[in-house]
Amino acid sequence: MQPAIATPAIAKEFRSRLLTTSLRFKAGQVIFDEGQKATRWYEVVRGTVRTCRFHIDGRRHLTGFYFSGDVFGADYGYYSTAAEAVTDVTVQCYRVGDISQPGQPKPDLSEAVSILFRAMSSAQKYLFIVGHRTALEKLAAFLLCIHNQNNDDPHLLLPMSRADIADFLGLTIHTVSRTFTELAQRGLIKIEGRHSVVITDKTGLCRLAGEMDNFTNPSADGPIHPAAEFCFPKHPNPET
Amino acid sequence: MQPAIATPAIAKEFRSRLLTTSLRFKAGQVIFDEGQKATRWYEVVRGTVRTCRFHIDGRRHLTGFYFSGDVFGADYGYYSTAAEAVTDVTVQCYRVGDISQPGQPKPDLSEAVSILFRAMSSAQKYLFIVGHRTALEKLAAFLLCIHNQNNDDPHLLLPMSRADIADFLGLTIHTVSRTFTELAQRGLIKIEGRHSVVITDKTGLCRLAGEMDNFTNPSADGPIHPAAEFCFPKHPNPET
DNA sequence: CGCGAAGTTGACATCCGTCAACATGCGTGG
DNA sequence: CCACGCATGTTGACGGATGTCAACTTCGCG
Repeated sequence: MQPAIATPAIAKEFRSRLLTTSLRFKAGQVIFDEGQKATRWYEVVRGTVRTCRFHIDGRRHLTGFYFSGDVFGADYGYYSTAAEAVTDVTVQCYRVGDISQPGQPKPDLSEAVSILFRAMSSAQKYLFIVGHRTALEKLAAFLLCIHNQNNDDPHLLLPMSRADIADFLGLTIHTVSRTFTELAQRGLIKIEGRHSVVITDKTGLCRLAGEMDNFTNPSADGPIHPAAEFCFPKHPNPET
Repeated sequence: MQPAIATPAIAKEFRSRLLTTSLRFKAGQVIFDEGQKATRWYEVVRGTVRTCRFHIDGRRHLTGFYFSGDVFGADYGYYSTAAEAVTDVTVQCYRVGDISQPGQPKPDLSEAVSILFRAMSSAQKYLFIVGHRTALEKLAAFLLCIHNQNNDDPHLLLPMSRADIADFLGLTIHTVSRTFTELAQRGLIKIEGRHSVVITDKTGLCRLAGEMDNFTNPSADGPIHPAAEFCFPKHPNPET
């Protein structure tokens, strides 16, 4: 798992330069719908938000959870997912028009770029979680992700339902439930109610999730271009 | 599946305002490593790139494929994945410093924002694919994604290996292989070699993938805030 | 022609989805 | 405060899908 994404200083500094609106939604309310024109993006101030799509057969598929400080709705053109409030939430709403309309006076876009970088990191993180093979691995990675977002507090609050977790991890609520109890039986977590879990063996969870524990590669600190630079193709490859 | 992400006009227009370097890598070469400082981001000019992470047990996990026009490496802080050339590739390399160093003269960041939006859309798309439950659904969604990126040409070039596809979808090469033949037996695709597939029944593939065929929601064209706006919490919820 | 890498296919075991039953928690109303 | 009902969550049995292991085939390259 990559380190928790702290709000970059630059974003705080320039926050006032983008026009924002503060909004509140009650638990379960829709913030925007799939297919709507993506005219705004959002930052969670308080509470939890989920993004989801629906298959034609009615099955739901969640593509992300967003907590305080996270960004969602940064889509190009049309929203590819809907966004719903998991709990009562307060969000800050940024207008896309502020950056894409050539005529308008432009605010400092450093903040926008910074926000989008954070959103990218979040999406990458989720891709890694969902890509795991077994239910144990997926749930372990999921819990570690929440853990990191909560400043490594072993007491986790899981505001979402089992169904939400299942639809996010590509499992059923039954498997999610069974896997929770198995993690508890293995002594990795302690379940303290529907929305509360304590991590009792973080190393064990990391091993299950297959993650290097807080590993970064400080030696390779970004040389100009690690490998060869201008190398000409020797044998043809199938490519576009 | 969301519509293919066309390169926005604004990006083309302002392309020259960001400093870029054009680089080439041979098939298999590493472009950047997981854990390196994320000092650059990249756009594929020609060829195919994959991003990947490794579990502690050595298993590989791909988080994305990037084709001509796609953006990768837009990470905050450190690269959360490595990037490797699937085929011989030409990439354009953007320096992060160009937008985050306050002292420097700032280029027009509209392009950067536009690029990041596209990268976000791509990540969302991949999340949707990997989140499917069965191997058939995953592979169907994957093929449709490639299909859309190729301007809906039914002839698909799959430059990556079966192992790449497996590590991306969270399956094994055996299951991927079996699923390919099953899709062919069902008459949905025609396999024309290791790196070439023809889609013979797009509707059937869409049904498998659970996607609304090119569905957008033009009626709901983004009202200010679909649901209630300022609503105060009635009952306490577990949240951060 | 021969070798190794990549891909395919089959047999079998395991994991997870399905179905069903039950337990728990929560809100409402008595 | 308790009774009730519904939504949510848990657990078990079973079958099907997928990982594992193994054998074979195909392809590309020397």
